[in-house]
Amino acid sequence: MNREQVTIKHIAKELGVSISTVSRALSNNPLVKQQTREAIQKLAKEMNYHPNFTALSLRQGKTRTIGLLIPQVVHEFFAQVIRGIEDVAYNQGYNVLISSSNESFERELRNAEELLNGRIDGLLACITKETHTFEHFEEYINRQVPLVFFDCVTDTINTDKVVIDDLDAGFMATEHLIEQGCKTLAFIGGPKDLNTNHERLLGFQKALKKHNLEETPRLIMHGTSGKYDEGLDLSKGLFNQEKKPDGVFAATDMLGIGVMKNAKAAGLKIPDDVAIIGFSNWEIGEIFEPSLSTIDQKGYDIGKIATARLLERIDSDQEMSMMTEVIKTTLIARASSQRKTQK
Amino acid sequence: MNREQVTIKHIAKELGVSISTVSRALSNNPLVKQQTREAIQKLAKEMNYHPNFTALSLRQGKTRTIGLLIPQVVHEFFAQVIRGIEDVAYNQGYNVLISSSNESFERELRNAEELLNGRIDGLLACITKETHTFEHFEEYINRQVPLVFFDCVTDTINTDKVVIDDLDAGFMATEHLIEQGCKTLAFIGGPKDLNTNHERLLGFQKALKKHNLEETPRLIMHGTSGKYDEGLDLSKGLFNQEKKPDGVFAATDMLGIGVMKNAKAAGLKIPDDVAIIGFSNWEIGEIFEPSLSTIDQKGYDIGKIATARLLERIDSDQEMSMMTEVIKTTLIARASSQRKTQK
DNA sequence: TATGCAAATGCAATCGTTTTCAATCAGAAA
DNA sequence: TTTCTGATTGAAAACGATTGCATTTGCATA
Repeated sequence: MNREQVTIKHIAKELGVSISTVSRALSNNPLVKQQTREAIQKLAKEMNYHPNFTALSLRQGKTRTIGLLIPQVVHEFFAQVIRGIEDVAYNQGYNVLISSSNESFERELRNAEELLNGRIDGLLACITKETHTFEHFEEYINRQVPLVFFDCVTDTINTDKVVIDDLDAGFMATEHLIEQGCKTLAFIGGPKDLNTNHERLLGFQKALKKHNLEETPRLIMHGTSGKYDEGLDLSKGLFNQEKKPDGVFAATDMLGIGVMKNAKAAGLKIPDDVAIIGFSNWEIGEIFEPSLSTIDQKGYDIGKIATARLLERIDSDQEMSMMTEVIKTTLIARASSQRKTQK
Repeated sequence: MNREQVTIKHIAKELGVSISTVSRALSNNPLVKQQTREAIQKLAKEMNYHPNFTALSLRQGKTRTIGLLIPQVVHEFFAQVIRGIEDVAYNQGYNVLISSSNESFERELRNAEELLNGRIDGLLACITKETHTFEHFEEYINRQVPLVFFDCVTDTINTDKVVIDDLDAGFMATEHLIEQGCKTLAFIGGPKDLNTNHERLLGFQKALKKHNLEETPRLIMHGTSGKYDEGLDLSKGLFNQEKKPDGVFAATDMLGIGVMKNAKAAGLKIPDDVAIIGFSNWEIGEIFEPSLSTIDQKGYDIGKIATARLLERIDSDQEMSMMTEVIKTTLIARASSQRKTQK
């Protein structure tokens, strides 16, 4: 099909001037006689002229586009992150190119390679849980293409990072359960080797240690997806055994809701028989009955801060030192963990 | 910062050949002597050469990028759509540029304008509920930039569309309630002038008419967001009045859950005292207690089909006639509407 | 009328590719 | 040795914009 763009050439021809003059007139350069300038601008508007983005990018070596590499889009956390990114990018006139890896390392690899061809000015990335090698990101460093990691990061690559303190958050969640009087605590987690998940476990353990509570290996469980079904699965039978937990820290809200379902099915009262806290602050947790206590994972803030950092780096013409921004999470105590008799 | 790309010029200089030869060698053109070809390819690999995307786009007049204009990202439906889009686009080597309008018409306008500068080969768009003028899309038609609307569409613009049959779906949902024995039906909807919402209402009314049930204006309500809070709000007091409904069709799952909360709070049994059905098939509906009956809105399919259509149009060099694809929705009957005593 | 100066405009290079067309080269045939 | 042929290679235009520099123009002054 004949997709024809209006170019400055067309305008120039139409008015019998050179393309340089048109270019200058359109950028409001005072070197051009006002009369010509106005005529050109008028015609440009009439012809609905839009400067060709590709030509501009090539000429100026800037695309005003940032890439976003994420494992998933259908995920409340990432959706929040995207919103944060969009808000900052939009205000600074940047566009966002999304590449979702669908939790596949191979796809992440291909996407990362693909984006290294000068089509983006910088990259925001969150690695998949399958990712264990990082050469594809090293190339960004080598080429000095600004790169900011967020959420799931790696120490292997020396670049800017924006994360939450998962250990501290895990600690906070667990200590909250302990303060509510829980003595026998369970941890239901996501993928064992996912660093965020691991940190949450470390926080859990740290809290137990601090309060001199025993750590029961049997009560520490890991899944692979962190989803609802898995929560059901992992906690199946958990409440029918002899020494059942009276407090559960689930590393995601969806896991937590799965656990709550089983607890309710086992005839336990939440939070009195068992207190439960999740992680993420998804909308569902507030609506579910009982409402689920949780840790706010600050997706929107992460997106905003990571993007601001990336754009700063893109616009900077000096060497900038790398920094890791740790965002403070907050505890949201709801019905699933607050024992009214306490305190 | 000195972001230096490796170009064919560098390779040419290094090997003392012309850039034409390098270009040909890299595209495996047999015109180039095998020996030279191999040397060039080897060096290119060593230097980690990636062809400059921008230059390629300019030269070939194709960006292998499609634009996506949506009201929101943080929305299970749109997230599903994006996943469908990504899957198809990825397989055909296309990238996706996301522009979210955040439900603001002004932002939609600016984004649509912005994307008209040749940076995308085609556009997928879903209009906001604020959108009532469409000149910004007409420009796409004029320029022959392929455009596919999905979900929220307008008849004003003659282009490809991918939608579900909201009227039929609304009819199906309502008839299901009637089959379960409901006699007094309520409709809780989203924005009154949003066409999808309006169609769902028409379907509701059609079902009432078919089954000779009375339509109670008082029981037809509209909100603005379609969210949970609004569901709570709109249905507040609904179950305390004299003639309370024994069946509610909510135009979104979140509205439906709000309604369920109020029904439960009023001491009603779901589904026996009041049967409830939502719309969208969001994950929460399956988990909530009781689980929410709903209509599957087929976000993933919509994304896939719309993208396939767009790419077909982009790749076609002939005039193609416009078509509207209507995707069949399905009823998902769960606990909130199935009266076991029935049938 | 010639000169000078400032204002206005145009030329051409550039960004990194691809591709058409022309040029070069080697070896075979004359 | 010349000429021809096919195989290689290179030069240059093109994509659509910006911009440094050179050129043209108009007008006032000498």
